[in-house]
Amino acid sequence: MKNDSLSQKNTTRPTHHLPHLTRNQQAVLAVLRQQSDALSAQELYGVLREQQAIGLATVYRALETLKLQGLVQSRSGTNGEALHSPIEQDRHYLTCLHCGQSFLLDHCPVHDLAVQVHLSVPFKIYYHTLEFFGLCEPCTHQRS
Amino acid sequence: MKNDSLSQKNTTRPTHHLPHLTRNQQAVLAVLRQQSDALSAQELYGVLREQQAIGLATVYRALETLKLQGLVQSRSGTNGEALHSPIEQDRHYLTCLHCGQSFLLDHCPVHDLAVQVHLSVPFKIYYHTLEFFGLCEPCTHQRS
DNA sequence: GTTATTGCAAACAATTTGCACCCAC
DNA sequence: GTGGGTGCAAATTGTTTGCAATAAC
Repeated sequence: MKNDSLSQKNTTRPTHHLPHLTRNQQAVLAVLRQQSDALSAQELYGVLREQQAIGLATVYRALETLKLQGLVQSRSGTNGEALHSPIEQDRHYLTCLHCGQSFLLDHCPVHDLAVQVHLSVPFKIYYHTLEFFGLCEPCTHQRS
Repeated sequence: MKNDSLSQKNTTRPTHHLPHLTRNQQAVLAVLRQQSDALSAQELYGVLREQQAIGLATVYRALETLKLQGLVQSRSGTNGEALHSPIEQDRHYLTCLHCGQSFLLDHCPVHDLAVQVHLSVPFKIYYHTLEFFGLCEPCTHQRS
């Protein structure tokens, strides 16, 4: 989804980004923050509609907005769907290629290294994703 | 880019079973290896069918097998489709949240760090994914 | 009043699956 | 001959989009 709106100009100047989240967007963010684990959009939708009336499309659109604001990050689960979590959780996982189970890393290696990212281009980093793949203990043995 | 074959990679190759790849699986892997960039399954399919007769489903199935073997890794592109690349390419990207463009990192930070991943569980790591998200230079200015 | 957001449902697109055929061993 | 791999097409499913109603400012 490329953005070719170069000709479009905003009359209002957003010199400092104030998120300005709508109620629904805030609700989405709130649910993500109170969850201990990453949620798929559909799961999120399920939780939200217990609290209020909301449409699935709105959830997706809210997630898109939140990602653009750098407030939410996503990783893709083994089954193809995207899993979303608030970025302040610098969480990373080890995922087993065999059984698909994920194990939470108790420490983020990248966080340490003061982000010495050598860039060929200027870039403002909001957050990062990091995931390790391999085999968990049980699966190393009973390999099909 | 330089070849640092002296330093040991933190990524472990699968030591169990021989790959035993079928012709098609090998073809898929070969194409991925000769590509400079990650490919979606559909792109892969397009390239492959120029060389030989193959079905789309086979491409997907081959990718699944190769991932299970620890030979191929996938990241999800901004538009939702999965992008696949051979794991020996320790490539990582910066992706702009605004325009969706990806920039190749010229160096893997995780690769350096002797990867003392403190695990709460025993786990055999094959490879990792790492991706940074934020705003590219142009998009930092024309922020919506 | 003007503009952005929402909800619904239809539309999309990537991926998966059922099943018959075929190849490798 | 048996079992797995393959291809095709249909079926699934996560996600996006068009548009009218609605809420925000």
